[in-house]
Amino acid sequence: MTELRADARRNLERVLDAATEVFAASGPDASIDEIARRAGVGHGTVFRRFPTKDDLMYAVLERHFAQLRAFANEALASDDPGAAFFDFVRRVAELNMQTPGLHRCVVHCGEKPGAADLHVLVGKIVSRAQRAGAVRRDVKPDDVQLLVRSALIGAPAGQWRRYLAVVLDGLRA
Amino acid sequence: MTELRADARRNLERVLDAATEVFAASGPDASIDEIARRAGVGHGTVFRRFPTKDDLMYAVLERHFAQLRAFANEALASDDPGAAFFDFVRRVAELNMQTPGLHRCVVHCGEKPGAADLHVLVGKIVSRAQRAGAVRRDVKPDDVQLLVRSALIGAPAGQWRRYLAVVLDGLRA
DNA sequence: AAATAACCGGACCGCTCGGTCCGCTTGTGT
DNA sequence: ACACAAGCGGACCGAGCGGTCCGGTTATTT
Repeated sequence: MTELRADARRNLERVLDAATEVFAASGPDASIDEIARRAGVGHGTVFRRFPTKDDLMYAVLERHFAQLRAFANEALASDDPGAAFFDFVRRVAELNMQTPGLHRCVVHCGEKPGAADLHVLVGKIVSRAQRAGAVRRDVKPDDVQLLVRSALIGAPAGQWRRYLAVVLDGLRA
Repeated sequence: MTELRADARRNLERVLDAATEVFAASGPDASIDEIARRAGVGHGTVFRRFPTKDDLMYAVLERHFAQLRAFANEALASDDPGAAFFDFVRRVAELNMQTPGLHRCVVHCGEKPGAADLHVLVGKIVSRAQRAGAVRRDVKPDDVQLLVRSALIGAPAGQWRRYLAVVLDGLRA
């Protein structure tokens, strides 16, 4: 049994979708009213399901992390650790550049949600690539994430691929 | 003649100093009230000299840019373009890491103040280093600024030097 | 010392935001 | 069809913000 009435469930999904769009576009400063409007509900409805703005943001990020976990697992399935690493980073970058605001959301709430296992996966990808001699040894998985993220945040409109290339070159062994 | 009463001039400087501290600590979201409190004046006094929060921020950034210009001129005086470039970047990084919030202030107001001439200076430093074969040719001066800035913003507490090293390696020819 | 203009600070305004609450609506089980 | 709970949305609240304004204060000039 669903514990949730049919219309409620529908509204909840609309809210989550709207929140994803709005947070992705405007970052953590997006207002609940904007999200509610976009979802076609009153903002009271939003607060009933997510007592706090941060709760809503966590829910959105949880979806995002799920996507990233999928990428990570595919990378681990490859048998060329070096190429897998660089491809993984590029795919993550691509995804993130379609949702620039989520970066700042992740920063806003200090990785609170289930980022731990994602962290583990990235750790494996990085150390595999390091053992294969494709990546310099003095960086940790967090470093990779932060460096890449930073380059993407800082890059102007169409230039992020070039910036990423510079950082990736810096990461090579 | 000073155009400004003695006490007014004193207060103006206190405000500018306080604003520099507060913006450097909290970025563009710092409140005028906080600055006024720290300067020991009413916030009306702040608004009289700087009709807008942005005006105050420009004034603070103008000082900051002056400092950067000084660094740039020293770099241009050196006769080892490559070393001058990397030293310049490191000094800028050092200064910026002491005032993390100013980064975001620069982003907030799109380089409005007299950043143009600073831009020219950095351009010279970069192209000199490129001609000397120390820096890859496919980056422009803006790229250097943004890449470095990004790495610094993204770096966790004590790690920014390592991050900078990665980016600088990525910039080498 | 008196006159004047510059200057000060804080009360005040309007706005936006996150969050609460309650009277009305609507889906659901019988 | 009916009754009841689950759900809804918007009025409402308080806090914090940038910015305005004015009655009182203080530096300056003669």
